[in-house]
Amino acid sequence: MSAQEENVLPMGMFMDLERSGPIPLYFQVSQRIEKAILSGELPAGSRLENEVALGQRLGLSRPTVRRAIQEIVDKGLLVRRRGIGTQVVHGQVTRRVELTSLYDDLTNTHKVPSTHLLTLESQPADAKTAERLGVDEGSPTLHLRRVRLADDVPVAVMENWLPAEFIGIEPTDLVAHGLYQVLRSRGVTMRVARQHIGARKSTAEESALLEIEKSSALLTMDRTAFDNSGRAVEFGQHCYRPDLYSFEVTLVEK
Amino acid sequence: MSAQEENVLPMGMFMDLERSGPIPLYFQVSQRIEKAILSGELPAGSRLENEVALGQRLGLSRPTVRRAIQEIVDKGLLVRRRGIGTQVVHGQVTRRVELTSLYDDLTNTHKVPSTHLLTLESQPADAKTAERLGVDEGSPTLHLRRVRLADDVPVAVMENWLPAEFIGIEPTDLVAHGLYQVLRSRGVTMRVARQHIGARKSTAEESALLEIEKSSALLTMDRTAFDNSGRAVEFGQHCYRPDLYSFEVTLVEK
DNA sequence: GACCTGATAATGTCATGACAACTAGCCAAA
DNA sequence: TTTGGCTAGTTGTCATGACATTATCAGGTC
Repeated sequence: MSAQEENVLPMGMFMDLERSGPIPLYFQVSQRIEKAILSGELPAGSRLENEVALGQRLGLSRPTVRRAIQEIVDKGLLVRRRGIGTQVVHGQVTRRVELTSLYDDLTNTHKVPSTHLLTLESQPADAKTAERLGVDEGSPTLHLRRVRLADDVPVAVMENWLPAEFIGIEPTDLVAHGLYQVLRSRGVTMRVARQHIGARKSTAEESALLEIEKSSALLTMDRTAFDNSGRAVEFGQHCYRPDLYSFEVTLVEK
Repeated sequence: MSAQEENVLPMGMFMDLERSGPIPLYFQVSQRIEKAILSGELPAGSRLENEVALGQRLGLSRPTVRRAIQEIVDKGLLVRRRGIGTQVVHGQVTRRVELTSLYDDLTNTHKVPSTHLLTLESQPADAKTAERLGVDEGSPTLHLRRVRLADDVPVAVMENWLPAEFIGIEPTDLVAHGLYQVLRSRGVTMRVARQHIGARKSTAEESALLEIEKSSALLTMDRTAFDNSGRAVEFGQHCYRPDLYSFEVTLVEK
């Protein structure tokens, strides 16, 4: 039946490693392997060269090779089995879900994003917002509400609350860029996000904003994002037109 | 403002490591740290003892300690910063999303799952099913359709297709257990799953099955799951009552 | 007082070596 | 024929050591 092909990486591969540059060796290797999988050079089901041999051929230690392979395993493209080896997962390949904003997603899929700014104001935190952001109830927050369009078609209504330190953000920034771009330009680096994804019917206002019929089905997402010091930098309640947007998740069992 | 507390793990901790048992040392350590975070012993924002010191105190090498910490970073509970240290992420803690079935989820939340089996038949693969399962179009598959209930309330309608080797599965198995339980008992271990999450309106039949009004909003999930050899073992199209179920996702930027 | 500089401390990367655990395949014995 | 064990191959775990990179902070200089 499906023969376990013994495909091995071509000998000439991986020979152009930048050993003195700032890019880690394991990252250079993992990128090349991932590229080989996505390009079909390593077909589904084929076996990867074993760690020790690969390391010898590349002049790398086994831990470095292991880490490179592990990166791709975590993306769901490779599967390892002790005593057997490492194989390419079957099935159509999909890009990994990363910590991006809707604005980034649209840019990556070659659509033109734009924004209608509905609300931008300072607002005292209610109980829920205070809990999500980890601030005191009643303390000032930046409250914003936007409609995001892709190629001039409305895709999402997004409502967000940010800690007081961001109250200086200007409307022009939010119209020209995504929220995450604005935050990054202010020196914030998002590291962890916790999302809840659900569904509900649209309200009359949302139906009008998204140009859909009343009481349509909406895809909803609540998110709290944390920066690299572990503090909450954003809490948002978004709703999406389900015919134009969906979430993609890859799970890997350890 | 928020003082960076210098909390350090209590000295008596981690002293009961099972060095000869089958459980890896890094896993024992990561479990204890995670437990300390979830129990509040390590409060949000507190700093973890540095890797070298922690390793010395536990009698472990630095790679082992590093791996233990990395496990928790990947779960979104810790954040590392070079030159600074490792801190506990703020915000309410949530369990990690793992590769589980709805049946497992319900059991874990102390609800009583049950199943109505609507369809269980052998069916030739159509184009879409063939592509998702990686089999030839027209080749036999096992087709099943179920309603999943929690505490006797319908939560989801689930339609699944499995490769031909599973055609022997009995109705009694599926009524008494979840699909993933049945697969595991047949020696299959799921390793990777790719999911698409969306929303749409319910059909008349789905509304009746889920005991909701017609044209309600539904949360939908399409999934293809792969075993440890990288072969597809299941393709499913599920829809959930959004008032009773939602998805939780944690993203970590590398 | 503002700015530069160095010391300090912490995580990030990489190498080397060793042994354990698991799988598949071959081969011999019952 | 079937069962069992042995062997080779591969990933999993762990230790030790070294250096690089980055952030903080104290102190000196202009």
